[in-house]
Amino acid sequence: LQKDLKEPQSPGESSTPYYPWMGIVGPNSAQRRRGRQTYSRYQTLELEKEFQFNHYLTRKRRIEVAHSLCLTERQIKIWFQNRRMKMKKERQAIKELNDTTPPSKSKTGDSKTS
Amino acid sequence: AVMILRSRFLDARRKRRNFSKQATEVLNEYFYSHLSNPYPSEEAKEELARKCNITVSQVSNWFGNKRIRYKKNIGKAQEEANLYAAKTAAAAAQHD
DNA sequence: GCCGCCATAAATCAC
DNA sequence: TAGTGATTTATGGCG
Repeated sequence: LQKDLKEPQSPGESSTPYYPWMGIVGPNSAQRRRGRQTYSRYQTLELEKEFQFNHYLTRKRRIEVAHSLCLTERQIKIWFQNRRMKMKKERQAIKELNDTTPPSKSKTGDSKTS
Repeated sequence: AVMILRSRFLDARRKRRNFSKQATEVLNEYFYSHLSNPYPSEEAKEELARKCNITVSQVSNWFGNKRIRYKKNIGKAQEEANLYAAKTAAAAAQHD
């Protein structure tokens, strides 16, 4: 694997050269000033209930949920996407745990939901 | 209702521990020696995870946090950057 | 063409 | 209580 050895700008300059990934002009740049809404306990709870019922939403159901929770269809869609990713991550975490922890022999198919 | 209780015990934020000094050292060394593009490949993440004795997920979290927090600190002290910059410069000089 | 997966950003949480 | 690892909203690319 290669390492950086070049300074793209300000060769003799003091420290902290900067690179494209850092974005144009640090913290207060106009690009990507995403705000993030934190959902209420009620909204999260309802979404979670819906997810337990089924992990994928039909368009029709998505509209209903969106209206009942005062969120947009897009937000609902994204929430379910993120929730599926979370589930995947939890599953692989459990798998790694059973994998790294050898002295098990009783039950391999233990549960996680209920 | 049930899930509220579940999250009380399952949420990893509640049992947070800092990484070992050696692990942090390894991660920082990678970060500052790849400052132009601090996005390790999946393979690189796996190797770092092994070296640090943490999970790949934790490596991803670390780089995500590091990139954002590094950006927010550009223009401030950032002595850590100087430290590792000097270190990699010294290492580079050896191969030269 | 829309939709889900994925890596990631940025904000926020929890300790 | 600032620091830090993890989680939650949100984007964009790609298949």
